Amino acid sequence: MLSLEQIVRDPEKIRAALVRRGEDPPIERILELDTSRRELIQQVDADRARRNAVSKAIGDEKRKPTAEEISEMRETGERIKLVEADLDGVQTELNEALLPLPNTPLSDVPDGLNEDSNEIIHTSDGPTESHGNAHWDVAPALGILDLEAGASISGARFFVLKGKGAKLQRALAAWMLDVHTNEHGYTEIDPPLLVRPETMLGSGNLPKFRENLYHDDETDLWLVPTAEVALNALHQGKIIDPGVLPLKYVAQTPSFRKEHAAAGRDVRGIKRVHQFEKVEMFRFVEPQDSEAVLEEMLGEATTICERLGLTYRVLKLCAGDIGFQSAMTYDIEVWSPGSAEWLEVSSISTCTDFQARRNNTRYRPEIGASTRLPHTLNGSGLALPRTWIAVIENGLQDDGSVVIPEEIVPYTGWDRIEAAP
RNA sequence: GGAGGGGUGGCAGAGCGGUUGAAUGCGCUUGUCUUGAAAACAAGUAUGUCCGUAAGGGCAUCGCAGGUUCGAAUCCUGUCCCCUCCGCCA
Repeated sequence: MLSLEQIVRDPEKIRAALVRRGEDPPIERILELDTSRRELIQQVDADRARRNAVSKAIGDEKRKPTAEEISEMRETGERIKLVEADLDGVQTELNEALLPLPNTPLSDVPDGLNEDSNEIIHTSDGPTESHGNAHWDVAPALGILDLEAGASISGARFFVLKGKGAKLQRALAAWMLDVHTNEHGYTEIDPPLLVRPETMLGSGNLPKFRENLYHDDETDLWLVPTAEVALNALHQGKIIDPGVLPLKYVAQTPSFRKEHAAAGRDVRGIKRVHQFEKVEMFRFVEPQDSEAVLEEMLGEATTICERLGLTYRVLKLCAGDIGFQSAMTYDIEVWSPGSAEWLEVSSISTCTDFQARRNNTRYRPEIGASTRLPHTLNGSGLALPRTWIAVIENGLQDDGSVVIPEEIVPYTGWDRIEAAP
């Protein structure tokens, strides 16, 4: 959520920032609503102050109220209720206007309304040739991926990993978690995957993106589309004590996405599926640190690509392509020699104070100081099926076997997936 | 699923419907004392919001939502969560 205070203070600045994203925010309406909100608050507070004063006087004097007082206070009470109802309506409308507004992009974010304007800011050394053996052909032949079984169990865009394929994914995830916890200082978290509507609201997934989320009607719980949702909520409604920030969390969880918007795209293989594993990094930091931390997290994710021997590139997303809650995002893509394309394996964003405000997560900079909103950052480190694809396709040998990256061998216990007989 | 108990400030823990935003203790901050520290003593110590340049003042909040009342932390209804016991179960 954007700061109402900031919108009121500098409406044109906020409007301009949102226009960069292709939004047309109802700024005038918000300003109107805020004005009447303030008026109504003043009215109702004055009446309540009057009522409190009379009641207190009666109490202090240990006497019965007079008939006159009773009728006046009844009248005041009625008026309070009426104005409260008005105020409630205004607050609700204001919320409904504010909640669908996305975060404002940082000035560093390139202009542009779609992915064509994203800037490639770095491409690693390494091969970018194609051998044409895509994972959807190679992996089933090796007996490590069963797309038909996924479809028959659950439907399109579900898959089954088998044998060394399943273990490779587990090994990759375990290794990534170890790198982030042991070398990057993250605390490992195993969060719930079903979350309450308030939690989805806090991360920015609701109310706008409900059509992409799985939901259980009976319990009104939502399946997380990323661990970010749960990690972001770890301190909701809480004040983080002085000296505690920065907080660094990492979790490996499944992510559940309906992918309605992407119907027809990436339908072959496991590039885009309804359920996938992902290692997610998440940080709560002091505002002045967030821009530097974004770069740091980018490094933590690219390290993973490098150590797996994958060719990758880094994109700085343009204003129109960053996520709803993001103020600035880097995407990391790895080269798939099988399908001759770049696969997005990580998205690293700063959400500035946008999520903290929605979640009512605050921190106290020092003892006795007033509370402030921390900045939140999230980044995949990395998404597993696409990393798995790249590892398989990159490790593919002329004899049909697949060589596993050296770093992963201690986790798999073997260094090669044998060619199919 | 059945039966009972409970949700109050950072924590513990009081609170006859009326000077209770809330006793008391602990913790924390500052000050006095001390070479320094401890102890002791004194003062302070919730969050949000509105008005105000500020000083300051108003309002709201005792899980949450309603209701009764001139007045609700205290009474009533609903709801969520936690604990204990029984049942069931990975």
